[in-house]
Amino acid sequence: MARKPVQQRAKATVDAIVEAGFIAMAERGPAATTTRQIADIAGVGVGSLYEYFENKEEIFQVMSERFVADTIGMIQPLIPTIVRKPIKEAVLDLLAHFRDFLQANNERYLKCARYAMALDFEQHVEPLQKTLSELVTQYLMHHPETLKIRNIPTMSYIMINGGIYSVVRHLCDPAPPITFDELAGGLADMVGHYTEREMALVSDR
Amino acid sequence: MARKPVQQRAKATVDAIVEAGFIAMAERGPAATTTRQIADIAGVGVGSLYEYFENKEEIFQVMSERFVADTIGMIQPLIPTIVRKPIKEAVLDLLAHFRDFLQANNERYLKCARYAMALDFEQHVEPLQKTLSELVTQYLMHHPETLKIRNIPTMSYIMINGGIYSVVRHLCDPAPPITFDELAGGLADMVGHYTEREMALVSDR
DNA sequence: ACGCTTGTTCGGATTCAATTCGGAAAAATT
DNA sequence: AATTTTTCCGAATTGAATCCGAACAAGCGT
Repeated sequence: MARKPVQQRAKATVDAIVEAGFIAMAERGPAATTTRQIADIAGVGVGSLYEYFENKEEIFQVMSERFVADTIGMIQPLIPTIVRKPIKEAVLDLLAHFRDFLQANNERYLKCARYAMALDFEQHVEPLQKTLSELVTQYLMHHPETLKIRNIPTMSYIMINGGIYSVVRHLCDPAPPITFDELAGGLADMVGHYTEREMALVSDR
Repeated sequence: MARKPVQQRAKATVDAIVEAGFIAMAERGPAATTTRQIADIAGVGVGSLYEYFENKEEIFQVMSERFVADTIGMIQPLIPTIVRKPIKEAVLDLLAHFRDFLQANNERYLKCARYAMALDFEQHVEPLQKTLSELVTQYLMHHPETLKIRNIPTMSYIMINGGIYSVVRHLCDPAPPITFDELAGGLADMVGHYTEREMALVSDR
C-alpha cells in the first residue's frame, strides 16, 4: 500500500475498493477486470485506487490475503470438533465446510483461489498450509495410536496440497467427471486407508 | 490463429515466435513478457506476431498446447515399461521422468505448467489427464488383482490432479519443507497403501 | 467561528503495451 | 517478367494503467 488510511472515511474507501475487486473478479475474472470497473463498482474515482494501492496487482494481492485469512478464520473454530471425529468423518466434515465457503457469495472465493494458486503459491497459501498442518498435529495428539505413522510431514504436504487443488479444480469444472461427494469420499478414503495400512504395517514391527 | 502459414519460411517464424515465448516466459514470467520482447527474441517485427496469432494470449495458449502435447509425448513411450512394474516403483519412475521433463531447458515447462494450471485447467490439461487415465487403465489390466478396487475413477482423479499439483508446487518452491524424494516416496506410498488396504478390504467380502 | 495543516478525492493528462493497417519485399504462379 | 499470393514490418492507433495537481473535507489550535 502506498499510504495508510488514517481517517474513518478513507478506511471505508479502501474496503469499498477491495470489495469491488471481489465483485468484479467474480463477474469477469481477474484478467478482464479493469481499474475503471473496480472504481465504478466501489463508487470512487480511478485516482483513488492509487492512493492506497501501488497498482492493480496489489489490489489482487490484498484480496488474496483476505481470502486466506478468511479461510483460516473459517477453519480455526472447526478444529476442536473435527479432531474428535474418526478420520474419514473428519476429512468429509472439513471438505464440506471448505466447499460451502468457496461457493458462498457467488463463488467469490473460488475465483480467488484459482487466482491465488497461480502466482506466488507459497507466499499466499503458506499460512493456510500452516493452519492445516496445525490441524493435523492436533488430530494426531487426540489419536495417539496414529503417532506411529511414518512420514507424517510428507503425507500432510501431499494431502493438503493435493486435496486443496483437487477440490478447487473440481468446483471450477463445469462438467466434472465425478461428483463432489465422490471426490470428498475418495479423499477421505485415501487418508483413511493410508492410515489404516500404515498402522497395520507398523504394528508388525 | 488468424491465418495459416503456408510457406516454409512462415512456419519458421511461427516456430520462432512460440520458441521466443517460452524463452521470455522462463526469463520474466508470463505477466511481465511484452509482445515487443517476444518479437525481439524471435527476431521478427511486432506486426508479425499478429499474422498468425489473434493476440498475445493465443501465443500462450499455443505454448500450453505444445507443453501438454510434449508431456504426453514424454509419457506415452514409458507406458509399456511402467505398467509391468510394482505399483510403488511405477509411481516413482513416472515422477522421476516428470521432474526431469519439467526441469529441462531452464525449467521452461515448469513455468509453463504453473501458468497452464491457472487459467482453463480443463481445456489444457484435460488431454494430459486422459493420457494418465489411460496409463491407469493399462496398469490395471496388467495387474488383474487390482481390478477389484472400488472407485477407481475417483481415485485416479485425486491422484492425478493432486500428484501433478504437488509436484509442480514443490518444484516451484525455493524452500520446500520436504525433499523431492520424500514427496515422490510419499505419493508412491499413498497409492501403494491405498491399493493394499483396499484389496485387503475387498477380499473380506 | 476562523485560519491552518493534514488527509482525501477526483478525473483529465500521461505513459506504455497491445493491436491494427497499409504498403513493401519475397516467393510462387502464370 | 508480369502477376498474384504470401509474408513481413514498423509507424500509427487504441485503450487501459498510472500519475498528478487542483479541489474538497476533516481535524485542530486559537
